[in-house]
Amino acid sequence: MARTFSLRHRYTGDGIDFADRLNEQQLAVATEPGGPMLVIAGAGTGKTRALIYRLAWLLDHGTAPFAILLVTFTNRAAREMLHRVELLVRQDARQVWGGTFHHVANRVLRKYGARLGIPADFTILDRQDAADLMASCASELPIPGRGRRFPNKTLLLSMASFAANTLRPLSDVVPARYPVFADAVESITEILEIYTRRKRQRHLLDYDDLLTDWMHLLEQCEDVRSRLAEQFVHVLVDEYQDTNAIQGRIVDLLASQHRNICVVGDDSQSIYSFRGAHFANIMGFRDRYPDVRQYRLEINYRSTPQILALANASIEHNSRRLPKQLHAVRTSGMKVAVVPCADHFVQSRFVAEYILQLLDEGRSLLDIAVLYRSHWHCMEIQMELQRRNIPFQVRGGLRFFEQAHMKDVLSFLRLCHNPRDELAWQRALCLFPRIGTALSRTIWSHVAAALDPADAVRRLQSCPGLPQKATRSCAMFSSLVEDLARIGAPAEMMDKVLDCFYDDYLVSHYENAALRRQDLRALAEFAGQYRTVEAFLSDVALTGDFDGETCVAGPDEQEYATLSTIHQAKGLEWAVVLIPWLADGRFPTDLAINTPEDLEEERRVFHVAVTRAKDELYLAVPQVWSNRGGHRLLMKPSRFLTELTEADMLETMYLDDDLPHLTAGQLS
DNA sequence: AGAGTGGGCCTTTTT
DNA sequence: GGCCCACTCT
Repeated sequence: MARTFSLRHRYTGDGIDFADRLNEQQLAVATEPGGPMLVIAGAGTGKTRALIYRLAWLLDHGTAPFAILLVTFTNRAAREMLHRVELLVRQDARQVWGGTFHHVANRVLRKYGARLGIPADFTILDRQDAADLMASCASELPIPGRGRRFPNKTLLLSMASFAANTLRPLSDVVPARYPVFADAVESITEILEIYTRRKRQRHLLDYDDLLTDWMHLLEQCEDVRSRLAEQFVHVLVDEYQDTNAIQGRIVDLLASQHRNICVVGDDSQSIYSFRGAHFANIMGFRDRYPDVRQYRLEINYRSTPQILALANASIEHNSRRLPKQLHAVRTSGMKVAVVPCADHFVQSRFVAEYILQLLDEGRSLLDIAVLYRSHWHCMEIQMELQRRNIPFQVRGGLRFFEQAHMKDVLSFLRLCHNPRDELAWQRALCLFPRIGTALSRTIWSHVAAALDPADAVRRLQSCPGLPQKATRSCAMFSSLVEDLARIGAPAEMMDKVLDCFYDDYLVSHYENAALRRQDLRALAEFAGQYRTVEAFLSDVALTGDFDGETCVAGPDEQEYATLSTIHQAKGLEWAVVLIPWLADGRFPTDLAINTPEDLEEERRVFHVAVTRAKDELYLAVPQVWSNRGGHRLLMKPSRFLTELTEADMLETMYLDDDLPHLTAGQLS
């Protein structure tokens, strides 16, 4: 049981009446002067509010903004929180260090990385780039034993990433997590060594390097550590349950001087173990900080009692968790509905038609979300919504900056900023006619030693062995790169690439050239905020998507329903939530039911999904699945539903004749 | 030889 | 829709 809460710090200064705007526990969190703090905050209990008021309180009580570090799960969360803080304290909060671990790492390493031999002009690899580089490293090794199973590039990257994030050696991670490849661990290690070397040579850092190098910097450079630990008088970490070993270590090092560390999280919402996250950090916090003050936020302001009853009852089935109950403030609501659907086509039609019905009842599309376990679960639903002209926005899946046309154009900026960036050179070169992978590799080998773009172009022009057919392309490429290097401002460079040839390339290579051009012009517009290519590229690599005030990728409509993976819906809420695919094998996915740990995480994902809903919750259960070959397979309802024994917790909603069965003939 | 294209296969979650 | 491989065309 948590300690009793006194109002020792009740603050009623002329600015903000903290006691009036927060409940007892939130107030205690906001006004604790310092020291280690652990805040266990269930879904919808106003933890963001507590954090915002804590920030406001700190600033109000004389803490300098640059002495505060606020680590959040997304950059957008940090931006929004600091914006709300500014409205409260009416002072500039922009100097607060806020953002994701990776974002702050980028900032720190640009400044101090040289101490570890990291060049200040490094380029950040996103997942695809890292995978491509990994593939090229793997191809340098002879193919190990014919017919033997060997991990592909994505899997290799996952292994490396998991090892890095959990601070465990590969020789330990592979047998434990990928037993199929246990006997290949030597080849795997060798490939990863090549990969690491290649990144160093090319001035490239992947996501894991940002964290690893940051930690090494703090561990190995005493002066840098004491400087940063001195600077950050207060360290606040949101979503602490989703931090991993390396992030936990970084936080501890940063807080080592002042020990004013406030971590906020909910073990029941820990859903990133595949990224090495483990709520061991939360569980072990008390051991690392014996003098910790612990707080518990359990009063839920978001959802109806019916929704919370379901959320509580479901998570009870997990054995490893901190005991906690969500208590409803709201007093009434509708029952949670289970909707059996003949198959997933009917399920899609139910979702679409029900959204129309909600609109008739006066709901706004902005109040409605469809949340699912895996991206591909929303394919049919998207088609169905499109057919009925229901505007929607999809979160997740292929992200804005990850689309091919984005990466094509960005590769030109990348090779100008960092001429050692092999991936960028190859991607850019291959866009020109008569230049493919083989020729681009030849060219790269002549350009690799260049120190700057102009030097690279000189080398390219004197490159021996260029086929006659490719000379025109090479000349075009050279003059474009020369021009770009001269321009230097990211937005104008993008325009130049588009004008010079990429607009034409789009038309001849894509059906939807106009749409893609629109995207690119929007990206150029966005680039206008940045003075340097470096700052622009870093943000692109670390953001993955436009969001918030820069939402240009979304639909033109003012109102739209939201389709999102549950992971991407974390921290958000909607009045009405529909969750499709509640069938065993889909949710929980059959990839995550082999160990009790996996299944418990899967149940936490369900918990997150359910607790996004404020008023109404619908769980669709397809009973038959028609696979590609037209075979119809029976599906069992999700165990997350059948395990709920309380009889009247759920209400079955039967679809009537407005949704006639589709016959197999109509499926194709 | 190497560039470009078409078909078959699979689909967890992400900074 | 993405990825990989094999095939064809130059």
